This record gives sequence, C-alpha cells and structure tokens, in this order.
Amino acid sequence: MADVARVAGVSLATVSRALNAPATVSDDLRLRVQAAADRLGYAPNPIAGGLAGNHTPLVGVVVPSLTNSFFAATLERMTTLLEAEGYQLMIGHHGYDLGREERIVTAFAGWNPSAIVLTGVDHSRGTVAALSTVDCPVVEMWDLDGRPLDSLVGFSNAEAGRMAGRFLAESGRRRVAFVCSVPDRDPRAEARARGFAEAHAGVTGAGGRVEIVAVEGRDIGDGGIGLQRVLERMPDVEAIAFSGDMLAVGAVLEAERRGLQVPRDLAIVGYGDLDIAAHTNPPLTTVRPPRSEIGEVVARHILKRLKDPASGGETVKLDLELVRRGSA
Amino acid sequence: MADVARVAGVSLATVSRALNAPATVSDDLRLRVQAAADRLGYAPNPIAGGLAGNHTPLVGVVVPSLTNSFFAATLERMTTLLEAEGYQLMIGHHGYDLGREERIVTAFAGWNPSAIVLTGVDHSRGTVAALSTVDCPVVEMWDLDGRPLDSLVGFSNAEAGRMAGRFLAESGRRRVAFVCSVPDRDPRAEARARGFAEAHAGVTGAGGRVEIVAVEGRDIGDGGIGLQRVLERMPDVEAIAFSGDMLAVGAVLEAERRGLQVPRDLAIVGYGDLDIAAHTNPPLTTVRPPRSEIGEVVARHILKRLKDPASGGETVKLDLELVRRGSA
DNA sequence: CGGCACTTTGAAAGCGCTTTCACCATGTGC
DNA sequence: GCACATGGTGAAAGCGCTTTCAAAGTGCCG
Repeated sequence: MADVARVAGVSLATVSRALNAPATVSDDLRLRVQAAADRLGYAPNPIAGGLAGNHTPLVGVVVPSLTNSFFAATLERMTTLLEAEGYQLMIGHHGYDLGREERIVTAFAGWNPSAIVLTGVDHSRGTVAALSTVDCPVVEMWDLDGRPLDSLVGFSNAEAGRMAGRFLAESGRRRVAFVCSVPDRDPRAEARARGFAEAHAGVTGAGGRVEIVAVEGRDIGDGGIGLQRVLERMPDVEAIAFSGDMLAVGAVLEAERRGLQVPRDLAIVGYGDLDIAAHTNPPLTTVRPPRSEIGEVVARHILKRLKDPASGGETVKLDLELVRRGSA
Repeated sequence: MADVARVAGVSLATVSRALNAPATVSDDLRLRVQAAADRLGYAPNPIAGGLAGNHTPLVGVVVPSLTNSFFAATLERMTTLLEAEGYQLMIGHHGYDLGREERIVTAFAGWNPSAIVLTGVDHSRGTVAALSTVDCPVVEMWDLDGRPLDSLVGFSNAEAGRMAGRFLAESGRRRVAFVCSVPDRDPRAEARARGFAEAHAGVTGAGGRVEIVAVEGRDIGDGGIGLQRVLERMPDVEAIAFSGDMLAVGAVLEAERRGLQVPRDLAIVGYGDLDIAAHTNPPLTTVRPPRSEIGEVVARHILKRLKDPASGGETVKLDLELVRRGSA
C-alpha cells in the first residue's frame, strides 16, 4: 500500500479511503489512487485489514452436512454470489450435533467475519453466546418454524407436508400414510409428517385415515422397508408420502417388485426433488424446497445489510412447489 | 493475551511461546501460562496471529462443484479432520472454469493460508503464478494422470476404466461398449473410456470388439439415450460400461423398458458407486473411486507437512474398488 | 573458582492496514 | 473583511500477535 501511496503522491490514509470509502475522497484523488493501484497490481491484504478494522471479508456458514445435496445447492449459489463481491466462505458441518455447531461458531467468531450463516433455528446456549460476542449479521436458514436470532430465510416444513397431504386428499385418496425417517429424531421430517396429517384431515374430515410410519434410515433402501410397513398396517392404502425423495424412489422400485402399479394401485409423493426424481419409472411427484433460492436470498440479504448497516434483521419466507409428475 | 501474561506473571513473548511452541519453554512456565489462559478463557486471535506470523489457520480448497457428491464426500471428511486440529476451510468452486479457479486461488493466496488444495492437475498459468506467491503446501487431488505442482493425492481414471474393461473381458463379454458423457469434453471420463478399451482389448485380443459412444449429458436420462445409441451401432452388444453411475442407472431402467434382462441379455457397469447404485433392480456393479479416502489422506498429508516443514511434496496413489453387484 | 556454552526469558520492533484527530484550504454569512 | 462552518488530506496511533535480539540465569569443564 505504501508503494501505491508513493506513486499516487498521497498518504496511506488517502489510499485506504480511496479504495474502501470512495465517497469520502475527491474524484481527482480517487482516480489517481485507482490508477496507481492498478498499475502496481496492488491487492489489499485482508488479514491486515481485518486486524485494523473490525471485519474480515469472510462469511462463516455452518450446515449439518456437505453431502446432502439440499445444502450443497444452497452453498453453491451462496458462494458464487458472495465470491463475486470479494467475500470468502468458511464452511463447517456438524452432522446435526449442536455441540459441534457450537465449536464451529466459536471458531468462526474469532475471525470477526462479515456475517455468520447457520442452518436451522435450534442452537445451544453456547452458540448463542458466541454469536453475541461478534458484531455481524447472523442469518439462520432453511427452517421457519422457530424464533429467529436475527435474520431468517427459509420455508415451512409443516407447509411442505401440508402441500402433499392436501394434494393427495384433493385427488381423492382417503387412506393414506406418511413414511418418516427418524435418524436422531429429525424435527424437520416430523414437522412435515404433522403438516401432512393435518392437511389431509382438514380436507377429508372423518372420511379419511392417515397412518404415520417411521423408518430408521433415509437411504433408498429404507423406502422399500417403509412401503412394507405401511402395507402391514394398512393393506388397502391408496397413497404414501415420504419424508424424502430417496425413500420415495425406493418405494417406487419396491412397488414395482411387488407388482403394484404406480400410481394406479398406489400413489407416491416424495420431498426434495432430487435429480433422480425426474427419472424413475414413473417419474416422481414431489415437493421441491427452494434449495438454491435460499442461498441466493441469504447472499443478497447479507450484501444488503453490509452495505446499509442501519438495516436490521428480517424474516423471509420462501415458497415450496409441488412438482407433479407421474407417481401421484 | 496481555491479561494472560499478567495473571501468569510472564511477558507476552512467553505466553506466545508457551501456547504455540511448547517445546521452547520450561515445563513450569508452560503450565502456569496454560492455567492462566484456561482460567481467563483466552482464545487467540487468528487474524493478529496471521498478520504477525506468516500463516493463518486457514486451508483453501477449490473444487469444481459442491453439488457433486464425489467432491462433497471428500470435503466433508477433510473438514472434519482439519477442524479438529484448529484449521478452518475456505471453500470455492469454479464449475470447471479455469479462469474462475484462478480468481479463487488468487483470493485464497491473499490470506496466507496454511495450505491450498486444488482439484485436478490442469491449471491456468495465472493459477500457478498465484500459488507461487504463497509459501504453503499445495495439494492437488482426484487426478493422477498429470504432473503435480507439489503434492498429489488421487487415483488413475484410466485404471478405473481398465478395471471395468478387464472385468467384462474376463467374465466372457466379447462385444462391449463404453458410453461416455462429454459435457465440456471431460478429460477424466475420456481417460476412463481409453482405459476401458485398452484393458478389454488386452484380454480379448482380436476376438473382442469395443465401441465407444458419446452422450451429451450425465444425468440419469442420458443413460437411456446411450443405451439406444449403442444398440443402433452394435445390436448384439453383450455389456456396456458407463462413465458414471447416473448413466448406468438410466440404462438399467431403459433396458427394463425394452425387455432386456440385466445382466443375462446385457451386463451393465457403472462408475462412482453413488447411493442409488446399491438399490436399482438389479443393483449396479460399479467402480468406486476413493471419495472420502482422498479427503482423509489430503488432510493427514497437510497436517504432516505442517508439523514437519522439512517434509516435501509427495504423490499418493489411492486404489479403486470394483463393487460387484447384480448388474454384471 | 573463572569462563564458556547453553537454556530460558523479556523488551521491543514490526506485520499492513484503518481510523481518529488535527490541520489546511476553501466557501459562507453577517 | 472577519469569524465560522465545511470538505479534503495527512500524521500517527493502534489492532493483537510473533519473533528477533539481547540479557540473565544455569550447569559444566579445566
């Protein structure tokens, strides 16, 4: 930076101002400093900047899992937008372990990041404490059913379930089931299950029956297990919704093995709209969560709040979409 | 840190040494400093540390895509191991665009990271230049067919193809095909295709015939297209290998639609061992790349080199595995 | 018992920026 | 024409740590 100052014939302070707060400097100087910086190929040192100022151009993001394509899509979009504005993403994952989340957030806090993004609204006391030591926007994402710390961008899992329940009820299915994976009692899947039952009952009233069945995993193989369990309890089931597409795909395959024709004998609805959903036989009807939309809205929201520090926390509710394909 | 020094009754320099280079300080002092730090809940400021010293506890990782479950598995394992040692991961993705890779690496370099991890061995001149300005280990991963900049952890894509080709030849399939997706002329898929043809010819000699067929996408739907194209050119084909599991799954579904029985009428081999591979009907025989093993080895390698700066670059070749299931 | 090498510790100089504060040169109102 | 507000600029003090260098303390040898 000293070189730039020398070449432009100004002081260090002016270079800093010209580059970071163009409005506070005369046009003439700004141009001269810009030219000098370009000529010398000057790249600001973000570490020094972070030490002297309050914030580093880092955004800490913590997700439960990187291999989950939902969060991956969110992260991908978020990285792209934030990178373009000069921010780097620090990413951590905790596998739904609030203790690990706390450790990650504490580590992030030490970096004085420009923003911190969390997944979900359930956090340990320690996480909240760590967050309060760092003065930056905090955005929670994905969940909507809870009290936000600051900003919140998400959708309602209950609504995802309701969409499926309402749709099946309105297309005439009276005897239905919801297969819910319960690895570590996933509250999101449970919210979808509740929403499903509630909406179906809301439409069919006393004429309908809803069975909720649990399976232990969320892999494709567990879908077949779920189908079998439903059939044991409710042999004349007309439609099944699943807490995830992988389960639903497994159920489509298992139904085929059993000679059940989808959707004639049995309608199947998934959740997630994974790539594979469009390519089963028949293709899967599913509820699509706004995966990359979340990433986009979170990134834009962070950028807005950083540009205008006066703006405060805000809750953004994004919509889900029922993607109708062949299976229901 | 000043507080810790006061409580422990030593100077700032001693606190710094006691915490970062325990060997250079007497046991007595180290314990006193540790106790004081614990009591005060002192957490070192990584930004100040980075500015004063040479390196920040950051590791920059650039992958082509976050939504690709191969890289996601690698990242997940790598994050876990590195996080446990106090490092944070900065993650960028470039979508196979070398220009974006260069921009990401340049940005990473400004952070004086402890290590930089790249995917593949093809990089722009500018990327290499940016890398040379930062004094830290550089690890390339996934590819092995190329000249490493420093360290390299990967496997041979050609070998992946060879495994499939050898396996099909040895199980008696003489008339075979390889369906290769060519989005942006993926050199990895092409290496697998070459390896496949070479190994098959190596076993069958003049008695065999190999057809290589291109498809434009890599989604599940493209597999059916690939199968159709092979059938047009080689109606009596006995086995087909695919450059990816999604294609292979699509082919399994398409074969079923056409009344071809897998593997009796047609053997199918995939590549990738995605979750879904184990759950098609029949389950997919596929070549499994060492996804999370790469992440693990890269992380351990970085840790080793950081602990012992004398140790230099190194190339680690990881093995693939042919997972035999029902489809071949 | 003096002198030497070696170990252990502290003082202080930065690392590359941001930001406060003081300063100077303008323009404005009376 | 003078006091005053206004806008633009520079000097210098850190931000919280690491590391060099010198000093002090320790043990060993002749």
